[in-house]
Amino acid sequence: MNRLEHYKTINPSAAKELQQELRQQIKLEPLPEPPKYIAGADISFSRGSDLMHAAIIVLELPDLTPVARSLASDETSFPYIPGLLAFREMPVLLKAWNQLKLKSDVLILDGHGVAHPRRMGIATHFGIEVDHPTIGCAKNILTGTHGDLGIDKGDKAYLIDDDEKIGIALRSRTNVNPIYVSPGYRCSFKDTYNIVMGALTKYKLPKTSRLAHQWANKLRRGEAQEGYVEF
DNA sequence: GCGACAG
DNA sequence: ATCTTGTCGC
Repeated sequence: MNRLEHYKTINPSAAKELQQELRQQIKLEPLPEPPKYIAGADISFSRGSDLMHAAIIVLELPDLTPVARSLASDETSFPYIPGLLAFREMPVLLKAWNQLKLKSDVLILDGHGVAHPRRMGIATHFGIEVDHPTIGCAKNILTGTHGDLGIDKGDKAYLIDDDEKIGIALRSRTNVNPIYVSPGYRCSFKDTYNIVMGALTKYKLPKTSRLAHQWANKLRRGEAQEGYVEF
């Protein structure tokens, strides 16, 4: 049984053990060079359905111009359990990733990176799985606390858990609640902040997340087809 | 035991 | 995440 199939049959208890093992492989280092391409990944599904729809969209820097997309659908067999999101969404994400021809320099996923009870959020887990730089971008905190941060776009406060820096509460838009970003794999905190800042436009979420969300929804509603396309 | 809890 | 319309505030 390969690793992907393992994720579909694993139980919550074993999933936690696997996270503790994979934790040893976490590497948070600066990107080798300034990124030219960044990508965003997101999932969409209908209430009560196990059919998951994934979208990965690639943008070119510094203008954030869309250059490619990969859409894929797949059945999930793992329920949503806080802390074990990767086991539910990884299979369909890997399917979309594998058919992606133009791999970006870094991938931003919806959810956390190391800002996780065992430092193994979906962005970290996915990064280790495909050995590619990743960043986690979440709308809510899973674990950790942070102090006050200014109200202006770009203001930040570190997310702390058990006296450890695990992420950044980031004001992505003036006067709007912060988003929570954290390194996933092979990416530093500084790169995480700079890359997400560079992906922000006039909205709360980075353009990568917004477009991936839109395309995943189009796929779910039958307004787009599975497959890889370059613009 | 109680409350918290990515998507 | 998804189900859903209008509405309050910067």
